[in-house]
Amino acid sequence: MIYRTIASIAQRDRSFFVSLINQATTLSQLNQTHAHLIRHSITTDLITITKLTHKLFDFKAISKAKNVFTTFNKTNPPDLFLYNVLIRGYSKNNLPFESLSLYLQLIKNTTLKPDNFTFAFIVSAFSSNGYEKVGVLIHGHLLVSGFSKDVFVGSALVDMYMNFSRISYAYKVFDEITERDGVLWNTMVSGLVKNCCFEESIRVFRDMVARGARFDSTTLAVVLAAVAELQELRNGMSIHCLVVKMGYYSHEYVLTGLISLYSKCGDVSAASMLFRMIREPDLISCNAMIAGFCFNNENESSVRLFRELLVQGEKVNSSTIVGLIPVSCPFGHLNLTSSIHGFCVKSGMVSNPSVSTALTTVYSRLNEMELARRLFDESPQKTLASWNAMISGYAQNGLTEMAISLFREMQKLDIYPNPVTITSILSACAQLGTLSMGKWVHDLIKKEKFESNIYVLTALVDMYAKCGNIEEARQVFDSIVEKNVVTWNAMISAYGLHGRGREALVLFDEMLDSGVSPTGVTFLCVLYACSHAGLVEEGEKLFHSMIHDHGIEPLSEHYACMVDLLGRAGKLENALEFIYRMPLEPGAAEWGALLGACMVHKNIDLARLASDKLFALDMGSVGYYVLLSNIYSADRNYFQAASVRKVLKNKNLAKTPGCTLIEVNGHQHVFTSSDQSHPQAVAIYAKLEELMEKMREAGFHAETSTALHDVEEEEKEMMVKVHSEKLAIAFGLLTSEPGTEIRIIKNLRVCVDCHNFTKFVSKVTDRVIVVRDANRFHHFKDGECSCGDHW
DNA sequence: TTAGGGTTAG
Repeated sequence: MIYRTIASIAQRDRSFFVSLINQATTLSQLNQTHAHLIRHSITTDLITITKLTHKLFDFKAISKAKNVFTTFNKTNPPDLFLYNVLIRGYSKNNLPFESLSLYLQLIKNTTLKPDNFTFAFIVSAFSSNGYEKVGVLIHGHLLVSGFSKDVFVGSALVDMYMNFSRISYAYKVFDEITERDGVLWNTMVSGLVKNCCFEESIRVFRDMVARGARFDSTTLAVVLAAVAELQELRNGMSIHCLVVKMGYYSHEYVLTGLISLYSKCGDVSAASMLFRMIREPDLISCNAMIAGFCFNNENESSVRLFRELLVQGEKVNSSTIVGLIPVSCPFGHLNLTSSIHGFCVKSGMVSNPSVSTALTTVYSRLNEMELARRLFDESPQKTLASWNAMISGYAQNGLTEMAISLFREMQKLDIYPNPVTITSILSACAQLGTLSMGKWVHDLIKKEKFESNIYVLTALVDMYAKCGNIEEARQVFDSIVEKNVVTWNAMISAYGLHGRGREALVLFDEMLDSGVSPTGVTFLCVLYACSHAGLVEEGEKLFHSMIHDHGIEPLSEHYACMVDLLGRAGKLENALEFIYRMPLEPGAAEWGALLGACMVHKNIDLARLASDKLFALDMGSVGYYVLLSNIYSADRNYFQAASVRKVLKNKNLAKTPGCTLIEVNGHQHVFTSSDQSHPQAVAIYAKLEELMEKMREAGFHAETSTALHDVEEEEKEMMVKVHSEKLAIAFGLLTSEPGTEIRIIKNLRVCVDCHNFTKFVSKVTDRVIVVRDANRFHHFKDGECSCGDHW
C-alpha cells in the first residue's frame, strides 16, 4: 500500500517533469527544470534523465549532458536506450570519437547488447568526417552481430559509403537488404546524386517506382536535381507529370526543383512561369531563379532579382551568391564576377567555401589562375570541392604539373580524392602523356571503387589513348556498360589520333546503332579521324550528313576541319575553294589549317596567301610564323625564312622551345634541342652518331645539310641543332631491351627530317617507335609511318 | 527544396 503511493507520486512527478523538459524552448528554461529535478531528488529516474539528456544535446549543451549522464551512472545502471541517446547526441554534434568511446564502454563494461539503433547512430557518427577506416571497422562489428540486413542500419551504411564515394560498397549493402523502405531507397538515390552518378540515380529511382516502393516529395526533389544536372528535358517532364499526379504541385520545394530543372534545360521562361506560381517566394526559390537566369545568360534579370532581395532587406546567403556567379559562361563577365567578388569581400561571404570555390572556378575559366590560386590559398576552410576546383582549373588551362603537384599536396594532407578529383588528374596525365602515372591512377580507381563513374571511365579511355596505349583504351571502353556520347567521342577521337580512321568510322556507326545521338563534337572527332587517315570522300559524306540527317549547324571548327581534310589529302585548291564558299567569315582556324597543309604539300604561293590572311586577322600566333618560315626553309628560300623569323623577333614573340619526353622505368626524361645536360649525354651522342653513320651509308642525308652559306646565323644554328626527339630516341635505344617499343612525346609537330630519321631507325633497329606530337600519334615500324607521310 | 568541383574536338 505504502509502496504503491510512493510509486504513484514518482509516476506523477515523472510525467510532470518530462512534460516540463519537453516544453523547454531555451537552454535556460531547461536549466531551470534541471534545478527542479535536483531539488526534488529526481536525478535517479532513468526515464526523466534520458529525456533530459536528449534535450540537452538538442540545445548543444554537450558537457552538461555528459555531466548528467556521469552523475546518474554513479548510482544507477543506464539502459541501452540512454546509451543510444548519448551515442546519437555526440554524433549529431559532430563528436564521433565521443560516440565511439561510449559505444566501447557499452560493449566492454556492461552486459547490454547494442541494437539496430546503436549501430545506426554509431555508423552515422563516422559517415561524414572522413574517418573511413573507423566506419569500416564498425561495419565489421555489426556484421558479426548480425545487423547488416537491418534496414535502419543499412540506410546508415549506404549513406556512409556514399559519403566516402564507395559506391560499390553502398550497393553491396543495399543489395543484401530485402525489405527496403522509402528511406533506404531515398538514401541510395540521393547518395548516387551526391556522387554525380546521375544516370544511375535515375535508373534506381525508376526501379524503385517499378517495385511499388513508396516515395515522397523529397525523393522527387533529389531525382529532379539529377535530371536537371543531365539536362534531360524529356525525363524531367515525365517526373513533372509524376509531381502533378501525386499532388505535390503545391509543395514549394518541388516547384523549386522544377525551376532549376527547366533553367538547366534552357527553358528559362517555363522556369520563371513556375516561379510566378509561388505566391510568396522564399529565399530558396529566389536562389533557384537567380541561378536559372544566370545559367541562361540572362545576367540582367539575375542581378535585378538579387537587388530586389537586398532592397527588401532579405538576408542573402551563400547559395544566392553562388547562383549569381556566372560559372556557366566560359567567356567574359569578368566585370560582373569582380563586382560580386567585391560584394563578397565586403559582406565577409568570401570566406564561405562554396562562394570562394565558385569564384575560383570562374577565375579559372577566364584563365586568371593567379587570382584563382589567391582565393584558394586564402580560403580558411578548404572543402574537397575547393581542391577540385583548383586542380581542374590547372588541368584545364594546361598547367598540368601544377595540377599534379597540388594533388600530391592533397594526398600528403590525407584528403581523400573523389571521382571528380580523379577525372581532373587523368586529364592532366593525358595531356602530359605520363603513362606510368596514368596506370597508377587506374590502380587507385580500382582500389577506391570508382569504376562505376562514367566521367572517370571516359577520362581513363582518353588517358590511355593519349599516352599511346590504344588497345588498353579500347579495353576500358568495351568494359563500360552505359556509354554516353562523350565516351563514344573519346574513343572515336582516340582512333583518329592514331591514324586509324576506318576503325573510327566503324565505331561511329556502332554508336548510331546503339541509339546515342551524335553531337557537334562527335562530328569533329570523326572528321578529324578521316582527315588523319586521308579518307576524303567519307569525310565529305559525313559533313553533309551532319547538316542534313542530324540537323547540326556546322561551326567554324567544322569548316576548319574540312579544310584540313582536303588540304592534308593534297587537294589544296579544293580546300581554298571550300574556304571561299563557306557561309561564315573564314577565321584563323581555316587559314591555319590551309597553311599547315601547304607545309606538307610544299605550296609556297598558297602558303603566302594563307599567312597573309592570318596576319591580317592579327592572329599571328607564334606557331603560324614558324610554320611559314619552315615552308620557306623547306623550299631553300632561306632569305624569306629568315625575314619571317625577324618579324617574330620584332614582335617579341618567342618560339616555344621544342622538347621531347621519354619515360624509362617510370622516370621521365626530358630533352631539348642539342641538349647536353643529361648524365648519359656522351653515350647518347655516340649512339646518335652511330645511327647517322648507318643512315649516310644507306644513302640518306638530312634535308638541311646543304646551302648553309645562304643562311643567317640564327637560322643556321637551328638547322645544325640536333632536335630533341633524336636524342630521346637514342636514349630510348640505349636504355631498353632490344625488340621493345619506344614511346616518346614531342610538344611540337615533328619536322620532316626527324620523321625520316625515325622511319630509318625503326627499320635498322627493328623497333616500333611511337611518337606523340602536338597533333597526333605516329607509329613507326619497319621504315614506315602510320600517318602515311602527311601529318 | 536552392549553390560550388569532373570526361570528348582544336
